[in-house]
Amino acid sequence: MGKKAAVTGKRGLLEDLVLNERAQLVLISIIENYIQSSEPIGSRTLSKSIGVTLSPATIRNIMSDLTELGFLIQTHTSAGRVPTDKAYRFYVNSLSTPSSVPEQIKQKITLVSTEQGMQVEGILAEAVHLLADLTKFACVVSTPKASVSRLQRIELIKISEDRILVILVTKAGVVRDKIIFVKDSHSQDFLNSVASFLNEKFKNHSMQEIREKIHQYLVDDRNRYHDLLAQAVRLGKKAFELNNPGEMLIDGQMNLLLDSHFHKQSSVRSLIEAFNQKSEIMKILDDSMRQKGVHIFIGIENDFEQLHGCSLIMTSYRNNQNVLGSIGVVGPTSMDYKRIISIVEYTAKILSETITERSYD
Amino acid sequence: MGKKAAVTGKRGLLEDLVLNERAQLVLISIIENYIQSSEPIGSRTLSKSIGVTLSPATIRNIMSDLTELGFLIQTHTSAGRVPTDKAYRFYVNSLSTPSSVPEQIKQKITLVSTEQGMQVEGILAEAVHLLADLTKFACVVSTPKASVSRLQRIELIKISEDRILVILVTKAGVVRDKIIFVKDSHSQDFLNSVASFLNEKFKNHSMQEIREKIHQYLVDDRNRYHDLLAQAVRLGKKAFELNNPGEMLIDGQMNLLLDSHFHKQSSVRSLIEAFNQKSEIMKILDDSMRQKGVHIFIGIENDFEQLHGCSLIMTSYRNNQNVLGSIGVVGPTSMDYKRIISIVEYTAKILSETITERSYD
DNA sequence: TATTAGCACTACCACCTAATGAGTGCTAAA
DNA sequence: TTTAGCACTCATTAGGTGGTAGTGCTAATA
Repeated sequence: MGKKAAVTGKRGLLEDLVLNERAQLVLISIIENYIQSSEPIGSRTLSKSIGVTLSPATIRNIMSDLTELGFLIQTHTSAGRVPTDKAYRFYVNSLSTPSSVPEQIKQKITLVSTEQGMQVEGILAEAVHLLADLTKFACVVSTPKASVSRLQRIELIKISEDRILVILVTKAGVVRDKIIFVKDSHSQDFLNSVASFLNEKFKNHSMQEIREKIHQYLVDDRNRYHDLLAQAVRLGKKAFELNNPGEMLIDGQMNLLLDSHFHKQSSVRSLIEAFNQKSEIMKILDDSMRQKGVHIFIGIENDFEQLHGCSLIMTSYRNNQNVLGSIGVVGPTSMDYKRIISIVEYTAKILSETITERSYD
Repeated sequence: MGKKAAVTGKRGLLEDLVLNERAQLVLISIIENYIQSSEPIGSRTLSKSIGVTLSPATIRNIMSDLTELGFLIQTHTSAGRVPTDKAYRFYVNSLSTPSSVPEQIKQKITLVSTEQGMQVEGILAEAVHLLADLTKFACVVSTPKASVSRLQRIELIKISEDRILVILVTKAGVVRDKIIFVKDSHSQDFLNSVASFLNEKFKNHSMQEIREKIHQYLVDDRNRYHDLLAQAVRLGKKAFELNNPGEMLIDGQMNLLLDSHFHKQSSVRSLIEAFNQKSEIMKILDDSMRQKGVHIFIGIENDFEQLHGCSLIMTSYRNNQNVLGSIGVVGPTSMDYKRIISIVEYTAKILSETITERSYD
């Protein structure tokens, strides 16, 4: 053991137990100080601000060990210490009880649901704007995935000889419209029959399922159906074809650029690139849809290189039945995790409630 | 005359004629140099780069007069001159023949229209993204105004006992959907009758007109109609009620923050505020819909204080029949007006063509 | 009379230097 | 095991320097 005696606990096997209580206290104290001040923390400063009485020298010893273990770094020899990604990960893991959202902020968040006529997209836009305003970071939200949405109603409307307007209403209350082009003209009556066939057959099924079933129809019984049915299936195929790749709303990107942590030219540039390349961020949002609870990516923990200087706090939102999409913030690794996590969580909760009210289940 | 003899022409009455030919040449030369280099222009530098042979001393005299007339300023005593808003206004006015867009850029812009299934909103998003990419500034586009859009088709779909989905298809090919809440339940058959009544009555009319007519019905003949008609008018009123305040897409905001002209903390902050407060930008877009051609606001010429450090280049886009909305860029006052104006103009032209193709006239 | 050369002056900039101070690591004493 | 003391490091700041790009003014010139 030797050197690390100062910080190593007896049962030093699990990652988080490598540090004894005092070392943990010091580390957490450094992190919280740094989150507040954004300036390297020195032993003297810390010995004053920390609760327990510990001389600067002792703290220096502990700090030295923490540095060796990779929790802290020094920007240069005579500077104070700055937490590493590893430190933030430790810190976040140690936050067992989620802190509650201040009443004042809760009130602001509740506002989302006021206007009655607002559509799901509008609600999402409001939520993400609110989040950006409260956190002062960049915030993203993904619109409900077409593939998991379940069908409430489909409608086919002839709008010209070769164009049919398809309206899909999902259980979540999302309305999607698209125009499909056809070679032969169909009467509106015919389209109505097709629509009611599709409605009857596929109501409550997810788009994914529907696509698969239609595919089956086409493969299994290529020539068996009479005309109407064959046409219905053919139109259905076009109507349910996935063509919107899933969208995403971003707000408050510019907040990041005011943040001192991103003032270096290089990191600004990579941030801009990151937000121009939405697909990568979309992936991260998708991933955090699949699991419950809040997802936290610290520094290089996310797979998107341009965002390695950031931390992401993501969580999903849902209605009664399904997880629909996810929402979260992108900020500096030194963000106030306690506060941000609770705000994201609460916002997602209110968002879910608001959307559930508008759902058809 | 005295002092200004060096620059004043004989017929010095009209604003632009205050400057004699040589002074104009010097001024324009300074402006174009500054647009390129973003650095204050000195007399020596200019005497080299300018076409005519003029000694630095002579140029100094002219510059001195131009400064006195408010076309130039000095950041400090021993620095070169920088053009003022007034100078840019003069410069822009002097650009009589719009410069043509390089073939290479034309090709990029033509790409907008490729994908067939794309909706109007998607086309707008692509156009504004493209514009941001080409200009490296922030770009905005307003979505087609509901009030000027003319009706192609309305559809009413019952989706639950108290909710009706309204689909409006406009001549411009824009599909708007909204949900209205009703007290009494209606059958789908009934809704179909109402819809076909509304279609027959109001096809080809602008939303604005339709709202007015419905209002008339309600006022004039409050009790004269039989049940269906009365209901139709009541539902129609709700359906055509203006509730989306007109949207706007922004792209490339972050480009501005890379621009050296906005590197001062203060101006970054005011830019961020500007883009958070979309309504003000919307006003400017609306204004430039009402007039033909390209609109240029230099520096404080726009009414929105947070954008007084910027210049705006705006123009409208349209389909066969109507002006639909406007598109433009927001950049530093020292932007390359020639280039940007032509790009905005050309993009709007292509955008108009693309949207016209999808219209129903 | 309009232009230009010459000159003194100004202010930024890049560079250096020295002083300051916050921080460290190490060692020896408590 | 903790702490006091000390030598050391290095970023930051302030002051000073020379160089440079610009100016305005004046007097000479075409």
